Amino acid sequence: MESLKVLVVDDEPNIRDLLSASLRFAGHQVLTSPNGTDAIAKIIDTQPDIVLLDVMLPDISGFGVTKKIRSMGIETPILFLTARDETEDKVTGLTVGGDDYVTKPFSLDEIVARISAIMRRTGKDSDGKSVIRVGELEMNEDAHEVTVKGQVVELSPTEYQLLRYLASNPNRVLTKAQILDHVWEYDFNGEMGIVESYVSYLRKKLDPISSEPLIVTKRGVGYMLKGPKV
Amino acid sequence: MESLKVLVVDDEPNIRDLLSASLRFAGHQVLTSPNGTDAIAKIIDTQPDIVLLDVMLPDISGFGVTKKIRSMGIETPILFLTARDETEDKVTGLTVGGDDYVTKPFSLDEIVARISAIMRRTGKDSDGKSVIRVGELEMNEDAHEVTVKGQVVELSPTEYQLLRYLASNPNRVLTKAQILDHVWEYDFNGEMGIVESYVSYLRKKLDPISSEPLIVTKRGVGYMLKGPKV
DNA sequence: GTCGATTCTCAGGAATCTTCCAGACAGTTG
DNA sequence: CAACTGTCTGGAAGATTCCTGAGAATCGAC
Repeated sequence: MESLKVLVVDDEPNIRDLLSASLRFAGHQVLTSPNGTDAIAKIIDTQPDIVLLDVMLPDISGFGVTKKIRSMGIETPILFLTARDETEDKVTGLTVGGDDYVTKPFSLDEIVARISAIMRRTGKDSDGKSVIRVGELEMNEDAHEVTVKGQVVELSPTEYQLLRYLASNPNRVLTKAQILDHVWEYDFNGEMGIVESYVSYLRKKLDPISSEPLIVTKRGVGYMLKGPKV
Repeated sequence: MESLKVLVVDDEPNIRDLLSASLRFAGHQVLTSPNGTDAIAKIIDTQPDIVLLDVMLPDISGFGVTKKIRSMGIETPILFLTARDETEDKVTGLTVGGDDYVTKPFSLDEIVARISAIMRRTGKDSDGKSVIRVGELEMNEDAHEVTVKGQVVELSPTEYQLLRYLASNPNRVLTKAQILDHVWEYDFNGEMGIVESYVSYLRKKLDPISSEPLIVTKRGVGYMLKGPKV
């Protein structure tokens, strides 16, 4: 994906920093805004490619911001950030067009994936690949479908995210800390043993089909998805 | 790797000196700071390429320092130094972006390797090579994979680190004391006999494959990895 | 509400790694 | 050659890391 101009709107500095660092690392240009009024001004001013918009803002709500800019004919896609208990009906009603939403707390990988999905849908992504392919493994991002040697594998949401992170970095060792930070929600404060559990789950589902073990353990370092030798 | 400006933040003078000496020897420019407040000032002031940041500081924690500078839009990558027991439940949110962490006590070679890895990932390294090649030996740093004549050799973490140190200094005799200082953790207080043991392990794994012995003993001096005649 | 899927924790056991040691071996010197 | 010094390597104890099954807690669909 080419570099995008992303506007992050959230009143909590921690969230802004988290998203900024993560998105900048993903190669995007990032602007931030702490409230609705400022956000509207920045959207008009800088014309970002996408807006990450917290629904709960101190002044104007995220929905208010949306209405305002839409009424001005600005069609910039929006990814809403909502608390888990905020009524989902309200959100779904407003996510028209290319918009989407994620609930807090989210995982960083999830955000990046959603942005890619929106860009793909709105057609603004040039090399928009919706399929990750690593050897016998294939992940269709649009359909959320995973196949090994053409055979469909059913995965739970967490299993899917873990596999996507591994598949996005084939032939590269990822430490359990890295995996935890990318795949799990940012406020997860459990042990790294959970990564071992999920790797175990994935292996149990993938290895019976694949010709050779896909996920290899690098003892003392981390895990790695083995791709074809280049 | 070109010369980097590195800021070392730790309240223990011993650690600061250890890291300073080691990084200076690796060709970097080093600045030090004993606490969080001073660190923030130095980061703003001198804009280092990377920060080695102890998590446990007398005034502001390493996380606090991170938040502060990130909220100012400073994206300098950070390598956190954490005690082994505060690591397990505190890693979440640590390795955002290009960041990484190592546990104390660490080995000096490990630090240097991690810095290279971060620079590679954040793309700020000009000649970013992730492969060390010496004659028939090849070490892929990303995959943590070692091959001799194209054949994969499985190594334990310590074996890998020892070989990397040797391979980073081909055709040059390294004393057992040097090896101990670079490869083993700084609080290791065992005998140098352990180096002999590990050299033996490496030879047992490498020599059956290589055309000629890779590691040669310079009696009374140390060991040397033999590379191709230039 | 009920039921099943999912997430997460925990703990035993297996596999691997680290460290130390001691005896074999090799090179050096007198 | 004999004695000495430094090096090699197998064995074994102990530590560490990883795997996996079992179960509790939670979530979501019906």
